[in-house]
Amino acid sequence: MQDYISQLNDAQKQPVLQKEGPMIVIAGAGSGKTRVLTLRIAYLMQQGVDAFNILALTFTNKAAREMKKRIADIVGQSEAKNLWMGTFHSVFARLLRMEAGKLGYPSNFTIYDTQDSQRLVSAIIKEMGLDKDVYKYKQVYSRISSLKNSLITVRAYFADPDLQEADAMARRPRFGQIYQEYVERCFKAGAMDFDDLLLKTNELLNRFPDVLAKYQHRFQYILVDEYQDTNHSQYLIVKALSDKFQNICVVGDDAQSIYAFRGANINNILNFQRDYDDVKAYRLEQNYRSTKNIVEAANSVIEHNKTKLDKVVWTANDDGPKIIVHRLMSDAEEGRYVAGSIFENKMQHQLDNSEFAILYRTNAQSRAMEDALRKRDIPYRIYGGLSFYQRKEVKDVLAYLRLVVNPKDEEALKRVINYPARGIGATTMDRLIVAAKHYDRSIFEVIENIDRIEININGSTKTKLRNFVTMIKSFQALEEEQNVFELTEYVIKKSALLTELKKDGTQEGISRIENIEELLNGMRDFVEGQKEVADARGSLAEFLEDVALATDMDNDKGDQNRVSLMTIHLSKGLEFPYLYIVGMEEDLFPSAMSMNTREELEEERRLFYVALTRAEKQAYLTYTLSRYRWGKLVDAEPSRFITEIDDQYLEYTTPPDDYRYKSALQDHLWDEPDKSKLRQTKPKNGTPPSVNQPSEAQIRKLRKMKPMSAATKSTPAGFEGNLEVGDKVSHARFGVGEVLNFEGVGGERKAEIRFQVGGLKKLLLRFAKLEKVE
DNA sequence: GCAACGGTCTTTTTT
DNA sequence: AGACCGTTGC
Repeated sequence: MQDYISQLNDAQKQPVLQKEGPMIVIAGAGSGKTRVLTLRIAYLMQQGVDAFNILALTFTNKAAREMKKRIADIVGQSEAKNLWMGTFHSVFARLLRMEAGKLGYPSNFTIYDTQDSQRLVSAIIKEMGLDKDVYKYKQVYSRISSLKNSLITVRAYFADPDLQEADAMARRPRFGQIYQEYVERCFKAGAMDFDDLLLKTNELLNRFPDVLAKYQHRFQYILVDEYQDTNHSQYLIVKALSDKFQNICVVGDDAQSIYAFRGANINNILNFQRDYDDVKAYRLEQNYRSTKNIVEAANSVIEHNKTKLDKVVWTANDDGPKIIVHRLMSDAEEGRYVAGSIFENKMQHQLDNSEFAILYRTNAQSRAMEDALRKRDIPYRIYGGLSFYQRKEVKDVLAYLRLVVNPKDEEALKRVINYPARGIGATTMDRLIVAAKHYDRSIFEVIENIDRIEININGSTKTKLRNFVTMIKSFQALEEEQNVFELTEYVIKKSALLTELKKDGTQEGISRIENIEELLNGMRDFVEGQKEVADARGSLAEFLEDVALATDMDNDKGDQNRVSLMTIHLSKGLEFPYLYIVGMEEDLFPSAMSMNTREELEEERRLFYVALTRAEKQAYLTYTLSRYRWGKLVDAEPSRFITEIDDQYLEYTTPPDDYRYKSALQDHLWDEPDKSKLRQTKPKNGTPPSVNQPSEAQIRKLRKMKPMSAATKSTPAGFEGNLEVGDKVSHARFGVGEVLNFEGVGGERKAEIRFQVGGLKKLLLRFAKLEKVE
């Protein structure tokens, strides 16, 4: 333990060694904050604090898992296992399961994901006969969500005339009724949505002083990571739990607060010192991650924000190369440039794919990157977007399983009661919903009692309904004796889901079946993993909870040596030697939807700060002059954020204009043979395609433009002498080696060389600066 | 009850 | 451009 601590710098040591009392650690990007958290927990345990008394809240499950592993390395696996560690949502879901009864929920409550919630809102709007163009279900859901995150319950809503008036002004006077119906329906379905996991925890702690006392006593030491991204609901939970012992340690960086759009409140971190007495504040300002160029470039960007804590991030690392700024004609060309640059860097510096990342503002931008990487045969992995568990076919299987655990789960039931088709149509469903409302029961209970109630459903349909219930009950019986994997195999056969999918022989159909196989594989792993976990509740219910709260980051399977593609939001906390930030354009980044207020723009800027500080060695910024958005070619101009970086840290490498023009034409010719798109770019009078009028910012940039650097010229610069098999060569990094073989021609020609130190390498001759040795 | 068609919305980010 | 939803016609 002492060894670990002695490796820390002075600033890092203090928060690790302070055992008691409230403290805040303002940790700049790359300043070793995870290490501090890890060692602090390990140190507490070494000082005799029981792992059961420590609660650590992280931003992702992956972060929790990795931290737990590192702690286990220090204090041992058996002790580390007992830590309460995870995201707010997963920790409090677990706690709520133990206390669900007090709130009138079953302990096997379902967790509705965003899609379930939105579907329910949509159904309610329809049932109430409201105009769907006025009551847009996504907007209504998002309002419900933000009310819940501010702890405004239905009752509180109706007690506040201002809130109701706001909805009336927005031409949605019935919003309150929708909210009420939504909450009741969730409750009746035995379901909590994401926001409920926090809201109900607050309710539990407020309404039951004995429960609060129990958990205050249990969690004597509380640590919160990424505190700048907590919302009000989370803030109150932490405040309540830490109130007794006040051993609360929060860690974060106000400059990296990027989740205000979902209710995160940057004031939580800015005002922490007012919330507790005798707060010790620490600052981690030395960056160990990035080159001086990157650190200082990022500093020069964040300097433009008004709202921030006083903090100066610095590094003792080398200057490193400048940040490369490159302009392209189109999104397709941007993809090609990035893929080509990755390829060249890989060859020149002998790098793994996993050392590269491509970051973008919106998921839609991934496509152009994917296409280009695929053409270059560069393996990649996309994070985020539609996650595996959100795919339709996977959700369908999960819906059956959810019904097994909780038959009252309305959204799961609606999903599968007629899929595969069983002759239970919309009319029947409508009648069931009306009956459920009338008897104040769940739909499943109504079907169970279909013979005992008054309902306008004909005999043959009733039989179909009875069969469905019988089937689900037979699955439930099986769940007692079989594990998740076995049960699911049985379910997809018996429900005829598999048969249904097999009917579709198309490529998509086949890949759907593959996804279900993948799901089964995941279940097998889960079952295996369960055997090792101490407190495993072992069940299908637990699997479903894991899945409901899993993020795309949590799946790390298969070949790890891939280029990472993700949104900037998802990249928080990660680092990559070579980083490409693409789509640096006005209206895209900063997003057109986030430029209305100073606050929004500052959040976008923090987002850019987060993006830049992911880079360790080399960062690239690219922007285009036109790109496809909403299926149309749209002009673009460079992002203001490029200009906000101090010029001394940048290098412009954009090719000369003639290349630009030619390439633009080719781009749209080759991409779209039917020419329908070409017409949009080609004026009628036969003049060349219009190149946008450069903006002022652009002109300023253009003036500073340098000629292409040597590395990006198409003429190879490296060794091309007459090497032969058997020659001895020397390489700057790998030393002396022997040429074994050649492959490829021209600029792609590679030599296979066995180095005395580095082993076997394939080097591209035009980059590898080889020298022949005698 | 089902397939085919057409209109709308999307692309800001997610536990 | 593509996904998704709802309506229409059988």
